[in-house]
Amino acid sequence: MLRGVTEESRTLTIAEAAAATGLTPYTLRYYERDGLLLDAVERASSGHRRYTERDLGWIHLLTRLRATGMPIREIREYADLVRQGEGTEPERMALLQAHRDAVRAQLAEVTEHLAAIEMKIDVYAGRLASGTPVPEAAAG
Amino acid sequence: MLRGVTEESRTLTIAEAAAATGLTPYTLRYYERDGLLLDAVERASSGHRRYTERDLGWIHLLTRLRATGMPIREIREYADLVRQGEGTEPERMALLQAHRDAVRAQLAEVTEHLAAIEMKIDVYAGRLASGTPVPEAAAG
DNA sequence: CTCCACCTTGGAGCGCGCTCCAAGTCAACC
DNA sequence: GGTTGACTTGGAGCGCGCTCCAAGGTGGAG
Repeated sequence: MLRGVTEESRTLTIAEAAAATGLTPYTLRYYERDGLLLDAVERASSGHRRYTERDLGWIHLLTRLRATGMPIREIREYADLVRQGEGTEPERMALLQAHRDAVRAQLAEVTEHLAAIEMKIDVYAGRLASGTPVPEAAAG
Repeated sequence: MLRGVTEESRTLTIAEAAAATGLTPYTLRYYERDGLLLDAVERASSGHRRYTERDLGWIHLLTRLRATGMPIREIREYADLVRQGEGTEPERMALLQAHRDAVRAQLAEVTEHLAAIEMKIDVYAGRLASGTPVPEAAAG
């Protein structure tokens, strides 16, 4: 297909945008419907969506927020603040800081659980190496 | 209520077990129904559940697996292996190792996204300190 | 001009992990 | 003996985040 190879146009179709962001076209439409994007995505004369670099950059940020567990609802709030324009920067920063703190806490918790799981693996490894049967005290 | 204070009985009611594990009674029943526990929980003559130390230890492990993102289905597989008894240790260990690897990968990914989010916060902080308006290039 | 892949929409469906409800049982206390 | 309250069950419901469907329009290749 190779659409958008010409000089003047750097927009992408939804399939291209999906490939570029790692999302599916379904998800991209869903995000737009749900108010997660800054504006409605541009359209070609056919009605097909055309994603700009700015769209992609924003979607990239969205995927970072999603991948760190921020709920859709909260991302929408952030997008709302950005749409409101200048003056909402303190609120935006506060929202991101709150999320950062939540992610840090989550990382710490998961890291702790991981250490316990690794110890359990070590127990299995030792057991298997020595041929010792399962101790009652450590069921599982 | 103070049930279970006597010497011979160290079992807990479902409410006590819930308090001890951080889960709800709903969730504890659900886990049991769904085959996540090693055996059906003991019952008092009234039919009420009585959780033993062994139950609590296992549930504690379940919460670690859940908190690190292991799906219910996979935990059930692990419980199935434990129920099958001796001989399944290599499979159990392999399952835990696969999970450990997934968790490590997840931690790495989240950590990377977190760094990007922190940089974005720094941009806001600098902007707010200097009174500079929002640069177009970094929408949001 | 036809074909076919890709796009559009509103709305339904799904998988997950709980979370809750209704109706009934039981133990303990007054 | 009656009331209270924690417990029991099977099954329904919910919030989240997609994921998909049906019916129809678009546009570049042959």
